[in-house]
Amino acid sequence: MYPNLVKQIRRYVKLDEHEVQILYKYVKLSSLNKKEYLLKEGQICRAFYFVEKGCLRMFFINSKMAEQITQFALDGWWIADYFSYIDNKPSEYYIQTIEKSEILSIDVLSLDDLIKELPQIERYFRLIMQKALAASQLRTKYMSEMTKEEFYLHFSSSFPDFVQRVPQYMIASYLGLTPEYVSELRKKKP
Amino acid sequence: MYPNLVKQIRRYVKLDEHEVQILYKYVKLSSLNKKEYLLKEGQICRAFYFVEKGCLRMFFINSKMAEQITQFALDGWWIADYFSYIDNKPSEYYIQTIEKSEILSIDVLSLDDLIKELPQIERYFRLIMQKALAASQLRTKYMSEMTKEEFYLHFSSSFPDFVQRVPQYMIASYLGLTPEYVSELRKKKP
DNA sequence: CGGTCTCTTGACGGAGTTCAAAGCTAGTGG
DNA sequence: CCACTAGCTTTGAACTCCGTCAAGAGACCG
Repeated sequence: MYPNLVKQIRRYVKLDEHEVQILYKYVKLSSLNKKEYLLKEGQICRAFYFVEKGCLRMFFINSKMAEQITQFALDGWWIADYFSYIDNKPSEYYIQTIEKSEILSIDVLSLDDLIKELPQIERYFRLIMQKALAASQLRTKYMSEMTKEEFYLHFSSSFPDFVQRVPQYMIASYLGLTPEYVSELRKKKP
Repeated sequence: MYPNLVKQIRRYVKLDEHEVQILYKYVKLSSLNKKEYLLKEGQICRAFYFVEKGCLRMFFINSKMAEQITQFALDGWWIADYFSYIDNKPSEYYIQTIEKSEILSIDVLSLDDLIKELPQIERYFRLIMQKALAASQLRTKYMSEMTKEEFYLHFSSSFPDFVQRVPQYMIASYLGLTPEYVSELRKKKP
C-alpha cells in the first residue's frame, strides 16, 4: 500500500508482513494537490509527516512579511515542527505541498501505542532523528564555511534535479539569499 | 556517582537504583583540564559525550585556517559528531574543553548492549535527539530571520551568564561574526 | 613583571541586498 | 487552442552591513 514508507523503515529495522499491517493501522494517507497545507502558523503540530511521493516545504513569515523556507522534504523524508510538538505550542511554521503529493501522517499521540505494538519503531525513530541531526550539523558547517556564492553553487551541483524541480525563488529563500542574486549567479556560471 | 547524568535521564524515563548501576557499567569518566581534546580532526567519533560538569566546544578549521565553532555543550548536554559516527568516517571536527570538566562517554559500539539491558535508554535517546533537532530548527530560524546584530543581542540577552563564562571571540565564532564586530556591538549597547 | 592571549578602534572595501522596472512563462478560462 | 494574466526571473544602479587589516591597549598567567 505504502511501499516507500515500508522500504524506508526496513533500511533501519526488521518489519515482517504482519507487522506492516499493524503499522498501517496508525498511518493516515492524504492525497494533496499543489499548494495545499498540512500545517499553518498558529496550529499545534500533532503529527509526523512522511512524503510517500511528492515534495513539501516548511516556511515561516519573517518580519518583512516574506516567506522564509527552512526545510524541504522529498520522497522518503519525514518532516514536522518538533518544537511545537514537544512543547505543545502553536507553530510558527507552515508546511505546504510544492507539487501534487501523497503524504502519510502518524499522529504523535498514537505513536506511543504504535511503539508498544512494534518496539522496533522506537529504534527506527531514534536512528532517523540521529540522521536528521547529522544532516543539520552538516548544513550548519556548510553555511559557516562557505560564502553565499559557494553555498549556492555547492547546493545546485549537489542536487541538480531538485533545482530544476522547484522554483528558483524557493531555492533562494532556503539558502538565505535573494532571487536577484541567484539570478546573477546563474548568469555567471550557467 | 554521576548525579547530573541520572537526573537528566530521569527527566525522560524511569531508572531505579539497580538500573543506575547497570548504566554505570557502560559509562566512562574523564576528568579533563582546560583545552583538552575529546576528539580531533581525522579521528572517527566513536562515543557520545555527556557534560557532567564543565563546558565543551566543537569546532572545525575553515579554509582561512581559523577555528569555526559550531556548538557548545554545557552541564547536562550531550555532544558528538553524528555524521562521523553514523558513516564511520573521519571527523572534520575537534571537541575540546573550554574549562576544567567532568566528561562521561558512552561508547557507541556498546550502546546496543546497554539498550538490551535497559530498553528505556532507547526511548531516552530518541527523545533527546528529537529535542536536539528542535533546538537546531530554532537556531536555523533565528539565523535566517535576524541580522547579525539582532542575532548577537538576542543570544547575549538569552544567555547572559554564558556570555560572561567564555571568551568573546568564541561567542563571535559561534554566531558567525568577527570579534571586531562584536566589540563594536558591545560599545553600542553595553 | 615580561610575554602571550584577548579585546578594542578606526579606516576602507566588497559581497550581497534593495528597489524599480521590464521581460518571460505557464496556467487558466473562454 | 489561443490569449490573458499573474507569478516568476532578469537587469542594473545605488547602497549598506559587516568583514578585513593594522595597530594599540588590556588582561591574564607563569
